[in-house]
Amino acid sequence: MSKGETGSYSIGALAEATDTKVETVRYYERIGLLPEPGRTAGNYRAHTEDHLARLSFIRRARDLGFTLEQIRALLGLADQKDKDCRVVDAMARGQISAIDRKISDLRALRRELSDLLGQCRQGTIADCRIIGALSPCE
Amino acid sequence: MSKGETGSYSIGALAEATDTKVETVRYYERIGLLPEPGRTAGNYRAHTEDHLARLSFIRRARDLGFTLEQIRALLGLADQKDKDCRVVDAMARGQISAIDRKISDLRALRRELSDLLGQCRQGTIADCRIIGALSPCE
DNA sequence: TCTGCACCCTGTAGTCACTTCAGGGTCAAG
DNA sequence: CTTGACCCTGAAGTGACTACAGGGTGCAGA
Repeated sequence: MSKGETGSYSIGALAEATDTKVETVRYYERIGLLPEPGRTAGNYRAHTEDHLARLSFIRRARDLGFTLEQIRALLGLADQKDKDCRVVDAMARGQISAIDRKISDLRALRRELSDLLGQCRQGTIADCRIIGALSPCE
Repeated sequence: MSKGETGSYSIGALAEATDTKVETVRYYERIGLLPEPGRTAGNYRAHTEDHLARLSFIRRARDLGFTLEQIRALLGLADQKDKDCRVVDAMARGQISAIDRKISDLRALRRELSDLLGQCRQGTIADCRIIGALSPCE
C-alpha cells in the first residue's frame, strides 16, 4: 500500500491517500475523469503524482458538493490558466445558494418532525400523532 | 382529470391531487407500495379513496425525508392499530438526528466555500483561489 | 363521421455516483 | 509452496425516480 520505488502508486495506495475506495478510483477512470494510468508487468495500474493531484482535486470538490459533471468542467477550466476565473467564481456562488436552499428545506422538515414528536404520548398506533399527521383523513 | 362519477380516480387525477408525477404513481405500484387498482373497460387504472389516502401518506412521508423502505415499514405499522407506537416514535427520532447531521455538514461546507469566494479577486485561473484551494500542491 | 388531441397503457432503459459480485490473476512473506 | 492481501475485468445492483418508444382510449369540435 505504498508508493513504489519507481515513484508510482498502486490503486490501493492512491485510494488510501485520498480516502477513496478502490472501486471508486476505477469508476473515475472509466468515466474519463481520471486519465488511464500506465501498467506494471503484472497488469496492475501504476499511477503518477499527477493522478494523485487530480484525484485529490476531485474528492475535495465532491466533498464541497460539486457534481462529477461540474468537476469535469472545473478540471477543464483549471487547465486553461490564462482565462479569467469568473466562471469558477459563478460556479462556487451557485453551489452556495444551492446549499442555502437545502439547509432551509431541512430546517423546515426538522421543525415539522419535532412538532409531531412533541405530540407523541406513546399510546397505541391507533392514536399515534405521527401516523395520524401523515394520514390525510385526520 | 377529475374523480369519475363511480368515485374512482384516474392515474392523472390521483397524481394531481397528491402533487406526484403519473410515472411515479405507476412506479409505486410496481414496487408494491401502492396496491394494484381495478381497471376500467378501456384498461385504465381506477383508483379508490384508499389509494388516494395511501399515496398522500407516502408523499408526505417522502417530503419528511423518509426512504421508501421506511415508508413501507410505517405503512405496515399503520395497519396494526393495537400495537404501541414506540417504533414509530423511534423512527421519527432517528430521522431528526439524520437531519441534524445533514444540516451541520452543509453548514461546514457552506463556510468553506464562502471563505474561498471571499478570496477570489477575479484574476486569471492561474491565480484563482478556488482552483488553488482544491489543488493539493498549494 | 372524421379528426385531433389529451390522456392512458406497457416495457425498457437512462440518471447519479457509486457499490457489489463473480470469477479470476499477482505477489511477497513464511 | 501455500496462504493471504492485493489486483484485474465486466456486469449487475442501488434508490427513487424519469424518459422514451410505440402504441391504445375517449371525447369534443368540424
